[in-house]
Amino acid sequence: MPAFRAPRGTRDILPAEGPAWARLAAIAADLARRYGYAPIETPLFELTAIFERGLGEGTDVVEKELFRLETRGDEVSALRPENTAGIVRAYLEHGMQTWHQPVRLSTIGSMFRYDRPQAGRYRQFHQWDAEAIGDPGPAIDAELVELNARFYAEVGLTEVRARLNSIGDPACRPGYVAELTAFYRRREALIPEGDRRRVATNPLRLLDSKEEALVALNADAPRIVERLCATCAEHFAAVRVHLDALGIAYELEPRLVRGLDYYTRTAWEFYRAGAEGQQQALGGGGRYDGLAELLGGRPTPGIGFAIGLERVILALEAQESPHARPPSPGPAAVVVGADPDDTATRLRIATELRAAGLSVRADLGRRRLGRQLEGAAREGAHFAVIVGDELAAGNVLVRDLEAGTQRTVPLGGLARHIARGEAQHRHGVAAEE
RNA sequence: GUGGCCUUAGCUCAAUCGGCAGAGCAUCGGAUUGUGGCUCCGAAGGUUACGGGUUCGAGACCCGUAGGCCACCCCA
Repeated sequence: MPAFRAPRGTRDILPAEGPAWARLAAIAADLARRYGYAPIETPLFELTAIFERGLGEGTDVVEKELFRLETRGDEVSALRPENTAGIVRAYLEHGMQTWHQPVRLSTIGSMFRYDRPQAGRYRQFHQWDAEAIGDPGPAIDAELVELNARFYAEVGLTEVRARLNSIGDPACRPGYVAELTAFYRRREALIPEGDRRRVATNPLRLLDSKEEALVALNADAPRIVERLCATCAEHFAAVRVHLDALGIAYELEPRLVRGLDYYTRTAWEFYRAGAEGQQQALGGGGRYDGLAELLGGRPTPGIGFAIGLERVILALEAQESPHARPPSPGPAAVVVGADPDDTATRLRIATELRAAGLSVRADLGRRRLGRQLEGAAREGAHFAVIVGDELAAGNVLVRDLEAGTQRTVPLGGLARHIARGEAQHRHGVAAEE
């Protein structure tokens, strides 16, 4: 057993998983480009106060999941548990209110939550985020929900469902929360002991509990959608009209509240149908019209979503999708040599081929030719360039590892020869598909 | 933070009742001094997660710790 292992709740992404990750990142980047969401990168850590104020002191994420950093200075920082607060901070800091509104931003990166790990839940995980700041909606709400759904579709996930709710705004939510608190107070005896303190601290959280007693209780709980103020109700209705126009299917879920305090009005969540385990949330988002103000800026509407990439890969695996493990592409050629001492020539020829734009590996070991060819074939190379006695006449052998054919090629025409063979090969693969 | 199950070679797993720690795959070498995926031969690889206890003797039994998985809490 090695002395060191990856820290609890973290994992190494090994080369075999590389293509799957690269594919998700490419799809996200392409969607961001097509939808006009400009790239942004914010720091992996922020002042702790940004999370405390933005997400809410009473949330689990802040209360027990924050990775607080011990530093030499007096600044108190924490690794980001999500990216929205940081992006809104950047929006305010860089005066993006003066840009053409709304500002559409997208990013992909690591998030950190000190949580108990289990399948699909890690202490360091990856999210794709898209945010639109500065548009009070409702059309933009539909744009984000549709973009969120589009990602799953393009990635190859089927059986994805959406849940939708509106959780009101400062005009109507306090009244609803009061009503909900009273509802739970009257039934305190039925609430599991561990949850009772939430009646006072965070009654909304009791709503989406999966505990049996609460699920039964919640069937009769007042529903926020029925208590929305006129403007919130109007907004929600308009979002639904837009979603219907886009053909986006969803279920109304009156118990969906989302975990963070900054959400207002529209909230949604995507999950994998048929996943009985709990780690089935694939992503979700919502409107956060109060967040900018909480971070000390002018009131600015905003809306966005985050997709958990580990969850998406897990769902692809569960669905036995070939996209869960796309094959690693082999090099166009591997340069092998008959003379174990002459690694210099192998290296030089490989360098020339790479300069011509080809993907080439040189076998720099001292193994005999047969082993070198075996290695080349196994990593999926199309050609082996064999350096041997022919070199004296300025030639090498080019072996087609799939066809098993071989011909003598002058060094001067080597790059062209392999490039042409690669193009034909790609064409052949494309024709098969 | 709470509870349940689990941990033997790089990977997947054996090891009878408590009695010499093994196999397949992978790695490296050879059969083949210049030709691959097959075959054959061989080598290397272990503090049986870690620490303690019981025993003549522990991979196995007991206690603790760490880690993994699962369920809660919560979330992506």
